[in-house]
Amino acid sequence: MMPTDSRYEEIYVAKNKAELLQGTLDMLILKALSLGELHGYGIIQRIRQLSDEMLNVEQGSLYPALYRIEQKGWVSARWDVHDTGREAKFYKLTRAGRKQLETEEAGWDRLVLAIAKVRQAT
Amino acid sequence: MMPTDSRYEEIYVAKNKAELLQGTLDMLILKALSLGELHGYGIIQRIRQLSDEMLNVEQGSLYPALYRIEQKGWVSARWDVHDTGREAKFYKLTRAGRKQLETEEAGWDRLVLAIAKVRQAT
DNA sequence: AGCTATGCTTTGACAATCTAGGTATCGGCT
DNA sequence: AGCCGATACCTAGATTGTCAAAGCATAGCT
Repeated sequence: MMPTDSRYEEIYVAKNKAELLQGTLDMLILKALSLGELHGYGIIQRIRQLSDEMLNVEQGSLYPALYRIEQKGWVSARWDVHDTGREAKFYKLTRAGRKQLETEEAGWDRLVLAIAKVRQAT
Repeated sequence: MMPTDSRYEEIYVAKNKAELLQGTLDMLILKALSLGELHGYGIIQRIRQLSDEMLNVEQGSLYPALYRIEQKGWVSARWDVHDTGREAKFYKLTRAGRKQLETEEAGWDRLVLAIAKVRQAT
């Protein structure tokens, strides 16, 4: 009994998505960039594709996050034109960014483990 | 080379902890209560203990969260005196709370899976 | 000409957590 | 008796990150 009103459809779809938790976005962005230089819009697509459509990063989340991340020196940015002839801002992981990715992945693993411990309690 | 100044000790300890991500606290509280009725302070201890000291819920996080959760009907509360003769507010999972716990666990699993997919990309 | 997808940006709202304070009782130690 | 740490609850304010919702611009397709 899926509702047909388009507004409800969106809600329905949204419920299929895993909501992002605060703190996970940076890791995802860094991970996406670890696979190669990319522009903002492409990062969104890459994350969505890699996660089998389970994760959808909003533009309003991504761009501020990219700005934060750049300020911290984890990525460097440059404007360039790509194949299609369109201009875009390309981001690249710095060495510090690669290190940060490791740190965040370790933190994530620790959290997942800790929560698993709590959950397996009977 | 662990610093000895007590303020720094705390910081040191804090860095060993997995930081809580927004959205996980409710699940942890509900899970803790699924093991049996408990009061606020006890919930903190139970979560810390079950997670092998990896998770430390702050009081300033817990009590507002408990209030939220109670408002949503996921727990019921009553004041009582426990063994030690001290008064405390005991929380109990409601049926809706048990359902909510399942929902949140499923959501958590979905998120962990989705992030794992992104992370395993080469 | 209009629509969709691409691409970047900004604003404001919102929600959750943490820091830091407050109150009070209890037991153990000196 | 006095002190202190642990227990137990509560609240205010700051911070942070995400999202919703706009706006702007271009390319390609119909």
